[in-house]
This record gives sequence, C-alpha cells and structure tokens, in this order.
Amino acid sequence: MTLPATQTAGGATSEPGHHSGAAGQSPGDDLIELLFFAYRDFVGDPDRILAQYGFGRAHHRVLHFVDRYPGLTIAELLDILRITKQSLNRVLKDLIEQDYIVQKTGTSDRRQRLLFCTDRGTALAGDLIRVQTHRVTRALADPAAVPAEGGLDGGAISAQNFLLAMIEPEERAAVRRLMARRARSVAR
Amino acid sequence: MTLPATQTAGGATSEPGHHSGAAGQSPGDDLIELLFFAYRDFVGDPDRILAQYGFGRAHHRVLHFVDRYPGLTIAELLDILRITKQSLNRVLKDLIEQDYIVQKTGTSDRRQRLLFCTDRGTALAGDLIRVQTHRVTRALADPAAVPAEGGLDGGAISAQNFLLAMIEPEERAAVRRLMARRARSVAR
DNA sequence: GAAATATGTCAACAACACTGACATAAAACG
DNA sequence: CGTTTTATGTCAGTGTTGTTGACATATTTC
Repeated sequence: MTLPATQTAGGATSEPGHHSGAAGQSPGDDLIELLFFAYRDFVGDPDRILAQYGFGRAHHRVLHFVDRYPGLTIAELLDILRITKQSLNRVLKDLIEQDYIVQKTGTSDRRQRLLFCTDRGTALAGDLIRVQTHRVTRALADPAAVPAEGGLDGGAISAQNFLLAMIEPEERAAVRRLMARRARSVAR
Repeated sequence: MTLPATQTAGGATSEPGHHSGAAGQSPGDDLIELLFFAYRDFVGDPDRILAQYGFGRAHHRVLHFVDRYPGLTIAELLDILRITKQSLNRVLKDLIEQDYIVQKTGTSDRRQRLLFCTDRGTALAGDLIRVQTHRVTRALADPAAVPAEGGLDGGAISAQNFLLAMIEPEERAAVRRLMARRARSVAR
C-alpha cells in the first residue's frame, strides 16, 4: 500500500445531514476498517499455500473444520459454514477424491457421513493452521500497543491493537496513515 | 447453529505426527475460528441491506471507502482493496450509473479521477456503517467477558472476548459449544 | 517528442456462492 | 408395516466477484 497525502478537488456533492459522509465518528469506527484489513491479510497466508495445491478458500474452510472437529457430519458443516450443500459438495468432492478427507458411515445413524482427515489432510491442515497461528501469536505479542489519545474505552484499545497487529507489518504504516487521513478531515 | 454432542465412528485414519489433527493446541488457536465466525456475521448485516439495492459486497467496500475518504483516486482504491482495475470498474460503474458515486477530474493531475459520494451514496453508506458500528459498539460494551481458565495471555483474552461478542448473540452458545468440543478432545 | 503514468475497456475464464428440482437410503412414527 | 421425515447426493442453470491479457486514451514527465 502506498497512499499519498490528502488532496481535494471541487468538493463533494454531499452536504451535512444524517450521516454526512466521512463524519459521524463513533467509538470503534476504526474497528470496522481494521477488521477488513486484518481479515484480508489473515486469509492471505493460507491462500498462497492453497494455490499450490489447486485449492481455494472454500477448500480451506472445509479442511480446517474437519481437521479440528473430526467426525463432523455434513449437516454440522453446513451449519458452520452457512453455505448450501451444493456448494459444499463441490469442494468436498475435490478433497475426498484427492485423498485429503474420508467419509465414514455413522454408527448410530447410518444416514450420516462422518468426516475425517487422512494423513495428507492433517498435514495440509497443519501447514495452514501454522501460518495463521503464527500471525495471531505475533499479533498477541506485538508491542505496537500505542494507547489511543482519548480515554480508555474498555477493551476498545486492545481490540484495535490486536487487529492492527494482525495486518501485514509492511502495510501497517499505510493503514495508519489512511485512517489518520480520515481523523484529520473529521477534526476539521 | 445447532450442533449436537460429540460422536465417533471407526476412528480417523490420522496418526500422531507433526500436527496430529485436532491436537497441537496453541494459545490463540481459538482466535482463528473466532475471526471466521465474527467476520461471517460482521459482513452479514450489510449483505442483507445491499441485497435490497441489488448490490453486493464489492459494491459495499467501494462505497464505504469512498464515503470515509472522499477524494480517493482509482489507484488508491485499488491499493486498499487489492483487486484488479477490471474488477473495480465493474462495480464502480454500477455505483456511478445509479448515482451513488461521482468522479471529478483531479486539479493538480488531470489524469486522476477523484471519487466522491453523492447524497444517495452518503445515505446508503451511512445505513451500512450504522449496522456495523452497532455490532462493534455492542461487542465492546458486552459484559460476556468470561476470563479464560488459564493464565493471562496479555491481550489474548480481550481479543477473544471481542471477537466472540461480535458473533450474532443467538449463535454464540453454539460456537462456544463447538469450540468446547475441540477442547475436550484435546484434553483427552 | 518520447516515455511513463492514470485510467478505461473488451474478452475470456475461474472460484464460489445461489436456486430449484429430483433421487436414494435410513430412521422415525403411527 | 407402511408412510413420512431426515440426511445426503446430484443435475442444471445462474450471478457475483475475482483473475489474466491485450489494447486505447489522455496527461504528465523527462
């Protein structure tokens, strides 16, 4: 990210009103954008690994939950992921055909298909967990905790610091600069 | 979400190894899943509103950043969103044609197109910000702060509480139940 | 005047979500 | 025991959002 300094043109069409664009600051407004940036980088790590296997984010989610909760049923997985069974089946099929996941018929209810990772699946899931855990662990240990200027917001600061620390280190300055740009235009 | 109790079948193909599936707990492993659930619900609110306008998540992101940072250029927006200009143009075109965003030629550099929200755009962006701010504010004020059993992890607890509180209230119990299921299988 | 930059656009394609319809096996119920 | 419900699988079509590659235009920079 390489965002230059603030600039202006004719001036916006907007006028002060209900929301009044770029104003109406609320405590934790920054968290909305930080969540976007943090999540963007959070899924970026796995994405790079998955691409080498020809898998995508959808495959990751399935593999992750099956790895962490062995014996998950299709219905449970659908409930967690909140997607349709058609969407799930498309990626699950790939994972089963390529021997990352196996299905076993349920013992108590033989209609159910319980899902388990194979060794291959466990290995890949482990690689993916590893990079994400690394980012999270680093974020928790990050000393970049610069308390906000205002008063304590009861958790607001630490949530903000956590999300900021989840962002790729090289990008943090740019994100800080961007958000400062908004803060300035509001203070005016 | 309605996840039943733990169940087992034949037993997984996996064996103890490097990662050893469902084991290898790390401080903040929960945060990986909480981030998934929190983000899922976080974007769920706006999605419902946007659907009524025939817009999607991509439209939301563009509208949000243009609203918050009036005068943003195309290049800056591309840098923030990390998508190609072709992807951006598709949704930006919709927003401009339907009068949510206007472009103004830059004054210092006439090649640039500075982006601004119209009143319509500001209004919609305000509605979207509102629901997200509501969720964040509620999460920050949430007294659901049940300290973890272990020792303090320096920010780990509050980040965990924040993300949990970002989850749709009716779903939190299910998420807690799910994650407890993993904790149990690990303790064994 | 040539080269670099900021933006726009056409075309094709891939991932991942959706809807709707239909099929099968097993469990549950009366 | 037969009907109904449940858990899962599958076919077909569609929409959103991302990608690559190629090319065009206006403006700035050197």
